[in-house]
Amino acid sequence: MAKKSSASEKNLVIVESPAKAKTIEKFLGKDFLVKSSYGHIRDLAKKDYGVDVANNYKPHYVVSDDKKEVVKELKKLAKDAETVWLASDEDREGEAIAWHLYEELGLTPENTKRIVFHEITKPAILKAVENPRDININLVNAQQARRVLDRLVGFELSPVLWKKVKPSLSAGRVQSVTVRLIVEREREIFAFKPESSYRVTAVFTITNDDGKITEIKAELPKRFKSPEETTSFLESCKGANFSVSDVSKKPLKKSPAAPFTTSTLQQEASRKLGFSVGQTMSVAQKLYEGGKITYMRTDSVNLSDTALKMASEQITSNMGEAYLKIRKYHTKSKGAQEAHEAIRPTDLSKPGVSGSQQEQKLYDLIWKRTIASQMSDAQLEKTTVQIKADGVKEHFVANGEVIKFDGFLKVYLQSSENEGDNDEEEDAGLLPPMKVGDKLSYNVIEARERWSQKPPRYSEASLVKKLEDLGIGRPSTYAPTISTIQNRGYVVKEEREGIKRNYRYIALKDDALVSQEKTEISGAERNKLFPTDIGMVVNDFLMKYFPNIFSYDFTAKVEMEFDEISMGKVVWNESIDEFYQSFHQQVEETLENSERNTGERQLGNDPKTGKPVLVKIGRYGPMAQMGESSDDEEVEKPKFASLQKGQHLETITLEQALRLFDLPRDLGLFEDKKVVVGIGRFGPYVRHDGKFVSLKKGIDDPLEIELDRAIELIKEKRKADKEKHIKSFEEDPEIQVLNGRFGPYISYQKKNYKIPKDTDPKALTLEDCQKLIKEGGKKTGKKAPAKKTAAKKTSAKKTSTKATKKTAAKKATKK
DNA sequence: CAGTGAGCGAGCTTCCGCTTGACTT
Repeated sequence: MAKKSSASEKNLVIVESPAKAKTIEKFLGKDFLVKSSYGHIRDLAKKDYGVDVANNYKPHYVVSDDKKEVVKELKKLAKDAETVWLASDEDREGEAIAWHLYEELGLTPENTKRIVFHEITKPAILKAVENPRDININLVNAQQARRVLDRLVGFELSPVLWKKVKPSLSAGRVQSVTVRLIVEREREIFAFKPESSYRVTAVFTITNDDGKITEIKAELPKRFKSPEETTSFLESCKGANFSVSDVSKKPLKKSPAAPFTTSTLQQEASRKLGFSVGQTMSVAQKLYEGGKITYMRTDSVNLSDTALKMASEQITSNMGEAYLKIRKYHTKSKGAQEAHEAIRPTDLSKPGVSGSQQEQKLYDLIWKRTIASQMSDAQLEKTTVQIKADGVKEHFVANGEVIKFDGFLKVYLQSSENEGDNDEEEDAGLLPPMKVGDKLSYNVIEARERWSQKPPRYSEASLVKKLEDLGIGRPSTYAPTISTIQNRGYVVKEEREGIKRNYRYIALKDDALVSQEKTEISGAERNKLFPTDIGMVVNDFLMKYFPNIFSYDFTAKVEMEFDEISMGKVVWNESIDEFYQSFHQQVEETLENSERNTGERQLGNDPKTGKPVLVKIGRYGPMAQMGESSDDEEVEKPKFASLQKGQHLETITLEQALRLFDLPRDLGLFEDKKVVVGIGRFGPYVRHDGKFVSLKKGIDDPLEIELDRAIELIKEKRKADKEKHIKSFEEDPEIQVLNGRFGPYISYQKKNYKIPKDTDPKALTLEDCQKLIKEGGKKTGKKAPAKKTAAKKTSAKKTSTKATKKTAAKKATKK
């Protein structure tokens, strides 16, 4: 702590990230102390929007709770320093961070220098230090406009939803458009009518001069609409003499993809490693902190000269000159700000890295992609062979591909863009040498009924790609945005089982036709994003009253406005005023004129009672209602039932809804007590003797389940409960040793305590337990606020800010 | 927290974009 020499106090450099600070300190030497601001240090106050609308939109900034310590320390260091170097990123947000630091630390023009660099390399840093400039206030103002706009939109629209749909909901420039994409895709899929056609493939054999027989797969470019058409084609192939009618060859070139940005890394890690976008980011963070890769939140595809030199050394020494091709990539994405390099290994001479499995895999991916990006094109040759026969109207085509020079393919195989839906594009492999006139005979000709593909649902990664294409969101927000829309209950990430579907198979073998009905599973989904009912209702509401804000090009439009501000052509608060005047009016009108939106849908009437049946969003989520509520006490109260998982307001039928009212259902008696099945807050359950047992997800249907199975479940539960209980003590029945999800633990007065790894839980004595409770109690006592966050996962954010507030308050009183 | 869904209403929720920790019953 007291290590500070007088020399290090001369220059204070402030960057955004602590890992970056460490690296830069090495480059700058003893005269420079490098510290981090940990991102933004201030933000708009929460109260009254943090924006004085009546006073030219004057922002009211406060130091964030979790940055108070940081600011305190920086303030002190800045006071002692001769020169403070503000070295945050050279983009809108970075410039604003520099400005906030300037304001909050009480710096002066005399003692402050603003420097920027796009890459963390020694020459770049030294060059930056030689070329300081002033804070660019136009760029800062563009950021203030961005910040204020987002606040006004978010904090005016969310309360409209609280009043008109449901409390605690949220709306925003980015998240609501993200939900819109998913909702609209779901409706496209719902409206999609698959059309079937017949795809014909054939296996031919060819005998060469040496008598060697080779198989060739070929396909008919034409697809038939009906089984009749297909059959008559296959009939025409009976006994036909097939021969090669044309052979054409053409060269084909494949080029490597650009080095990784945040978005492309998330997509590739999802496709190749199965990582979620959040997972990718946290693994990348680890690698970054360990100095293994460059910064992982970037929209730039640029590599520094240092990196290019390393790559070229690697490629030439390991693979040879022929494999090297230095390339400069240019970003195509809208609104890219390119404050950093692309994501690459810091040291390209290291093809591997120590660390967790995940870190190794992700690093390997990054290393290969970086190296491949500087390698030569792959040269291929594509051969197309036409196969015809007299009397057969259509011709077959066989494709072959030969790699003449592998180039970048030596290290990196790119995955395809489409999400691998079950359209089995056959890999073009090798073809034997063939020439026009060669005779072929068919082994089998098969026609298989195929269905046109519905539009694919978004995965996390494909959604990020879409957002990037639309210029919505930033590298630092892709992963959090996807979490937000799930936390708000607008979207769920799920697996869905496919449904069985019949298809026709017609084949010609040995001049005989076979026709069969076969079944396949179609439409199965894994880890895809589905809108919830509430997501759909909120989306429809927002689109009805605020179509301008949630149009796909709104962000692009305001970005253009921000650009004007950053060039000094437009005054930021005038620009905001122009937007806000009409926006605020829109909000007022909506509050006054719009109906409460519950997504209500009338399904029809109950055939037994004639009562109307409807579905809507209730206090506890989507529900069905039979009958109407009325003030008249004579009229029977309406019945309610929650929709089941997989049922939706928009698609549920009257029949399905009616069945929901069959619950709770009496199954019969077991051990002289009633067995009842129903659906509760936590899903379908069986109740017996005052105890609840959950039904097995995906196996048991509460509407179908019978007594035998219910008894089975009850017995299973009893067994689990028995195993749960390891030990208790007569002297103090409150102390129990139990078996939980994370292994054995001690339960005492509704709190849980850890058992040391090397102790046998069965051997614990009462004294042992009391000791462990005492020890555990000490620890948790100190960290009481932190424990709260763990208890409430869904409201982690809320409680954590509360917790920090508390600790901050504690510290204040402590002194 | 497991048979919910009335109605009143205090006090709360909420945005986007920079950053990294703290958690494991």
